[in-house]
Amino acid sequence: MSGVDDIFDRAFKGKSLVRNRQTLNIDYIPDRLPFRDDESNNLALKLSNVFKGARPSNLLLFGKPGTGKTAVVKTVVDRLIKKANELGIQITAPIINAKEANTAYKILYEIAKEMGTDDKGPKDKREEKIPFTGLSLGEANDRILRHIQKNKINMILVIDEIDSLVDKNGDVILYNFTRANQRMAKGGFISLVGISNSLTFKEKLDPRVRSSLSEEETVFNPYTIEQLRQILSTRAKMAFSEDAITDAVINLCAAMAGREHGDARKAIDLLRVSAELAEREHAPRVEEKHVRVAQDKIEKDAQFLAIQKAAPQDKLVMLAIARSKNGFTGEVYDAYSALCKKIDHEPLTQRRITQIISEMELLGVISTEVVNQGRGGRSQRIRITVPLATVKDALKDDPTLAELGY
DNA sequence: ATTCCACAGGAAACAGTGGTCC
DNA sequence: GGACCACTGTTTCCTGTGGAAT
Repeated sequence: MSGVDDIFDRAFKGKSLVRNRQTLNIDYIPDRLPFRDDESNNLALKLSNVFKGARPSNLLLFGKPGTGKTAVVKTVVDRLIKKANELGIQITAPIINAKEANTAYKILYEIAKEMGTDDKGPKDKREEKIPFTGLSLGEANDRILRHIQKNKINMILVIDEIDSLVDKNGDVILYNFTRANQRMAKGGFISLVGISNSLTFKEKLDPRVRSSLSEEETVFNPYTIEQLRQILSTRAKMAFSEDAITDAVINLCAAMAGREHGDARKAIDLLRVSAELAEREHAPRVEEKHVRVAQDKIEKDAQFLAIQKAAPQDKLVMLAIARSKNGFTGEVYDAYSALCKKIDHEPLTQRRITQIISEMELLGVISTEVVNQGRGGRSQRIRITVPLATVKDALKDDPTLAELGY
């Protein structure tokens, strides 16, 4: 075991390049967000109605991922609540991610959880409680509004990734909440703050929701490479030990993340993984080569996980793509059916397989291209974009595929 | 100009699960 | 205990598509 002990010894004695690891975490929000003063002030201004006892306008914030939308909302709302508490004004501000709570009912359940009226809440208040399932949407909605009205609750409801609600009949909720204030004459209000990655999602909304939801709008522009550089530089000063990192590394991280629409989260993650790699090989400092390896690793890890965690049927489809000659849809389906037959599984329909294929394309593990062969019909040519070794590695422990001798 | 191929992908329906309500 | 509800994964049905063949 001396080899293992040696490794542990070296790790223990080796120099730690990072002294404040938490600041490299994607979820870490610094006290002041660089380059987002205008947006923060703007949001604060719009929410500040509550100090006059009025309902703030509903708001929509747009911007690509990693442009600081959620962080701005979190910091501003946090201070708003603190200030309100000092002044004796009660405000509750649940922040709900609509991608995680991805159905209308789940959103309502999350709000109830935040207010303490979910199924774990007090037993006597049945008419205000929201169980995990079993109620109609209308009833769940009514119960929440009843609770808000009865207790005169002032709520700023933040829905992150609000665009993912629209396709799943979630705009019913948005409609109800934006209109709820008219019903709450006796006190209490709901003000909605929506955060969206997609600028175009509004077009899909019910026109009545659209008009009340977009009372105010703010667009978050992507960070420039220079801004990313400064953000990383500040973060690196907090996170790294002295001389553990060079400007060149920061520049490279900024440039790499900047190429993909100025995503600050990606830039920081790249820095974190680079540091981990450097520490693992006991390097005296993080160098540019670590960044390049880190970039590669982040990409590969994401693809590896996407394949490894895929449903059994998805893995079979992946295998079928690998086995088909040209990767045309028909061929892939035939190969998939053959695989199913071998392991005695009932194959899914071709319609479902095309759906799985487009889901896999979204994950970035395959690519498709429309091929028109005239009378030979129209089809897609499907290709695996992940190195075959990664695919094999990700699939090697799957018991279903083991039956196929894979 | 028309026909035809092999699909893509939208919409609606359905089955199964896990729950509440009365 | 039966009626009802949300939700997910799936099937069924159907319309639309672009270019080679006729």
